[in-house]
Amino acid sequence: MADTSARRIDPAEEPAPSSEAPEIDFDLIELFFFAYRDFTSDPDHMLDELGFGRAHHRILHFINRRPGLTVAELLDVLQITKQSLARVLKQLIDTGHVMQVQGPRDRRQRELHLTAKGRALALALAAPQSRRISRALADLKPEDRSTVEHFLKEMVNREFRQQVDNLGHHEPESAEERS
Amino acid sequence: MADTSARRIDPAEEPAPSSEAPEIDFDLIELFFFAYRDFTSDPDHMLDELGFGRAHHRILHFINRRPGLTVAELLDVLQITKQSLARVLKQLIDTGHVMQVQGPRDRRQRELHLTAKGRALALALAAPQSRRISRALADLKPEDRSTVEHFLKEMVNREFRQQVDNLGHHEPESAEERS
DNA sequence: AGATTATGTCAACAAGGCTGACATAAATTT
DNA sequence: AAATTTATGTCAGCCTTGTTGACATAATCT
Repeated sequence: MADTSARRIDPAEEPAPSSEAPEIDFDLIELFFFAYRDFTSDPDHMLDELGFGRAHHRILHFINRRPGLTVAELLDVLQITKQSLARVLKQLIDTGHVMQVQGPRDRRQRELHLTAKGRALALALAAPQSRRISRALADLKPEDRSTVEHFLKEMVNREFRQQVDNLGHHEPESAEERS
Repeated sequence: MADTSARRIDPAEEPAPSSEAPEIDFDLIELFFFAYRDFTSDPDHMLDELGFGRAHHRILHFINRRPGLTVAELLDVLQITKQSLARVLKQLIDTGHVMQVQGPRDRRQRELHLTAKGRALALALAAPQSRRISRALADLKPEDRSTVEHFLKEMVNREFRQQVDNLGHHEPESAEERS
């Protein structure tokens, strides 16, 4: 029951990739779905115990990456609405994970910063994801990390590539890469 | 405004990756988030116009991949509850995208199949994702596709690797492949 | 016959998206 | 200086898609 394996049924029922559709890469599409599902599963479980959700994680992550970013910038990165952000952000502020400071140049702005508590949580959530990534890279050649990085970067819409580039703590990246 | 670039503020506020946390790979973590966000964006927009959501896409996808799979198997793959599935599946049946046929061996089971209409939609949704993937692979070496595939496969929890393997329409792929 | 299994369905709830409207303070423009 | 625009906050309410638990039916298995 619910044995998810062994089911090849009738070949006539296969999607017939060569004729109807010009080479749809179902394998990678599906793998990407599973990979992302499991990638988010570890932090999801931790968040659950704190009464938080994935939305909280995203906010913590981006504030951690760019301390001092403003609310507008965060909305821009997350591509959600003000209201969606507000609800979750408020919880993080109330629980002492995030602090707001009035913008120095423009006093209308609120710069977002993590507290020590927030930083600790952000790191704790990222840890299993990072471990998963390094396990996934483990039996690949060291150079393959940049292949994967390149692939993922190209998957991002052009309009947002810049966003991605700026977020990284990249060294100029001469010939080699990372350590 | 909301210029998402140029913000490096105070170096003291950086997460200090080397001391507090042992090498968290924030770059790939983040890239994976963006990549998946945009990966799903094209089909999401199309679904929107049909009054469907991402949940419908997943169902269409998996039925397309394994015509005749049962409800229990689908639940297993999607890892959602019966109720969550039922609601969405019902819509797809009512709109003529999915058909149910009584299981031949076990008449309690309902085998799920796409209609021509459902197949057409599944393909239409997959097309931009497939295009995105091949664009992302375009300036990599041809062998790098298997690097990416390997990476993604390793990102999946062990318990589900099998599921993934079985879903693919893989040729044996000679001397290679996992354990 | 009785238990288990596969599926369907009902009610109710929660998270986290969304919209539109409106308020305030600060900055910018006229 | 006044008017406008901008950055943020907040309110009310909606939708999708996830959740749980309970219960019904038919088919299969013991």
